[in-house]
Amino acid sequence: MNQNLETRFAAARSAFISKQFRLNPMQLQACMATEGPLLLLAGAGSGKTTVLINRVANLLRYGCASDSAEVPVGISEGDMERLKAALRGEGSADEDIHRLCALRAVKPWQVLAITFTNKAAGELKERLAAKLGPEANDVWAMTFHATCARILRRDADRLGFGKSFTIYDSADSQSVMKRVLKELELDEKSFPPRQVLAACSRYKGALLTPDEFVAQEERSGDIRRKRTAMACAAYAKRLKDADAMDFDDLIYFAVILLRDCQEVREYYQQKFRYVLVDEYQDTSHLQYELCKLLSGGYRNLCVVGDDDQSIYKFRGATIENILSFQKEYPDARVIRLEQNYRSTGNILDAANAVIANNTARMGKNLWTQAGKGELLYEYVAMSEDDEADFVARTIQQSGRSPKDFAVLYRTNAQSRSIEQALKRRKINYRIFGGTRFFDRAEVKDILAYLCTVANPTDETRLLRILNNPPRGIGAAGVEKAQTLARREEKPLFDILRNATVFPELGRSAGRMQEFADMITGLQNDLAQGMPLDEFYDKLIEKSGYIRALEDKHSDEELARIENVHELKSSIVKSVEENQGGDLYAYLDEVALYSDIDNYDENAECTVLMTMHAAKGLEFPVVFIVGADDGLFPSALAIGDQSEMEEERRLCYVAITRAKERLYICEASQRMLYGRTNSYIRSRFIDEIPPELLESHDLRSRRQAESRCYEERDAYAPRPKQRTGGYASSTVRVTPPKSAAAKPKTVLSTPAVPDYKVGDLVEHSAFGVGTIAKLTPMGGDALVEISFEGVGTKKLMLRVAAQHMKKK
DNA sequence: ATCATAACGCTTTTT
DNA sequence: GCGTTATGAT
Repeated sequence: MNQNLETRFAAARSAFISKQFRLNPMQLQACMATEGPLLLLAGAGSGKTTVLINRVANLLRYGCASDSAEVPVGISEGDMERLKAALRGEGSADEDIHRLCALRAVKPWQVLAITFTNKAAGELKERLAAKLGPEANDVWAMTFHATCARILRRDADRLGFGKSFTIYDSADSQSVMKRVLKELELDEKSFPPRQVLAACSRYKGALLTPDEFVAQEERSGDIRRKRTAMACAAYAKRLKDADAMDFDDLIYFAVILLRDCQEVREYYQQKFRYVLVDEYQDTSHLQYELCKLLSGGYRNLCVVGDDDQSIYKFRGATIENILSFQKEYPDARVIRLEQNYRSTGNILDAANAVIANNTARMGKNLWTQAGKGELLYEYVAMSEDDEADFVARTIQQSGRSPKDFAVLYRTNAQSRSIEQALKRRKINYRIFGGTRFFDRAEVKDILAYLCTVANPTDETRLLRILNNPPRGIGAAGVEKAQTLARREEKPLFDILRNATVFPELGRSAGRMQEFADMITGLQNDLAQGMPLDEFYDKLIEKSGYIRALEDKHSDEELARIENVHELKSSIVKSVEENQGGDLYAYLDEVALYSDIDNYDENAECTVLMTMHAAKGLEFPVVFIVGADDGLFPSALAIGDQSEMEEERRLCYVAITRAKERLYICEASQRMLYGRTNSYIRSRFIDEIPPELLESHDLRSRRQAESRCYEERDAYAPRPKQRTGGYASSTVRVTPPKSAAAKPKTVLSTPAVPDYKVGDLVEHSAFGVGTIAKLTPMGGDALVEISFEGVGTKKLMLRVAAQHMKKK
């Protein structure tokens, strides 16, 4: 009717909605651009999560109103006046005004927000609940894997899985693969399980079936590739028979389900009006397919990411997803968030300078209104212990709370020296990424019991507990039962359940039967609705697990018993948190749980973690330790352009974790893999403009004092511009017995006996043999000795020499 | 069944 | 250097 009124109303409405959010102009745009595909390039510390929260709030409150010219029918001048009054701030904007401004408001369960880590999902949920109240709990905010698990739990039967399928963690995958390789008689050395599993990931990423993959690899004519593919296929069959899925499978089968099953696809495409994907730069091809399928109904797909923070290529992430989003969605809008609210100017300048060396970028420059702040601080230590003590000392002398500090390193192995130093100075700390609680043997045992009750078809978990605690079922008996299972083409559990029927099982039969009856009994208890905590106690009782531990009373067993009890509290907690949570929900949660998830920012602890784990976190003061070339960047990446760029992105992530102060530490010598190496400063430090960096390099002094030392070239300044081929020169392995080596090293290690090729030796275990080959390795040597009647053995000379003599 | 010894490999990073 | 695994001895 009144065109003019409608236009004015839409404009006023938009103005009103934008006043509901306290955001900067770019953030506001991102929050209000609700319709259609949107690429949100959010730099580190640019308030990305805040935008996500507000965006969801906007959707729930006002629907598509902020991004639409459409006006409800029957708008009057009176409505217009009320809206204008509200805009001027006259009278409080009551519910009426909000309702007036809403256009097809969205229900919480129509929003899907996918994250990478449980921690990110948890933060999202928490902040949504704080802003929106309990209705926020119905928003689907979860990780990729949890999303897929939830979808599959509903419809996995359409793919031939049971609904109570088991989720395998990487350790499970590894052990299944090892067994598969053994059965196919493939040597683990020429077919490393890790690599075969990587091949599995690849075919799943290409959405091939195992058979298609085998056919494809057959065509390559390469026998190795063919065998690898066959192992992959056998592994897939194994999992299917066990009614189990690994991490990759969750995504893979979810995509297949959505792709092939119209009914399911349409259900979710109708359901999810808005899909948001966080950390889009870390998505794999498969995850991209998943996002496309899930958002295919309304096409309201908002992806948030930072191409400069893509650090999971090794896990199949492809930066192409974000780089080509605009190609895939030509109508996509792109919004950049470049204002940083986290770090000081100097820290940001350093981060920008480092990342500028990358070529595969969309281009983006963070800026801040904050002041320059303090300079970055470089500390060059003599050893890793010196480095660690510098960290501890600095924390101790700072007068700040230990929780203000984070120590970031490239590999988990680096945590030990830091840990010791902090312990010495009595600084509270917490490490992430070591052995997770859920990875402890006793916890895995109990979880295996729970999994077996939930899904007895799963052989991996069943075998773990069948004779644990010992109940007199020997390896031979298990073997026989497995053979029977294969012959009858039935799950192993079926054989155990009817064990007494098979005479060939001999004495084990009764015990197997007993075991199976116990599991069946527990299943019945669960089916009859026994509360989980009571069920847990009964399981512990019936299995005799704790009883077996109690029989020995060492400290270790006591700690284990503690852990078994702690697991119970974890179950109780989970049930409380997700009301009505059953055993399956708990097992899903555990399977997809990671260490970082229970990071408590309020604990009075300094935090130690890898740079990868630190993504998404921030700390007032950050130490980057181990900034040595060959360690960071990793020696494996040096020489490869794209891997170097990934390392550099990791460096960018690490630098931008710091709010106020950044220390970068390196050690000119450090022990790694039991060997002392010399290192030079990371090339990434060279990429930081020197004026941003306060350098405490004691080397220059030392160098002046000891000009005569031959080793000093390890400390020589590096040429600024380098051409390729530096891989071998970067990490210098200290020559074991060269003139320059420290006498200490020589004294602490016994001299390597003087053997040479052709020598006849007698070994206490292998008998008489001839040395066929000698390969010097570090301070030791690899010897190949061909023993009479035993064959050729590869031994480390230093160890072997203790058991043999020359003949 | 449990322990002891020796070999081996691992160090990228996570769901 | 350390932890895991394989093997063999008790």
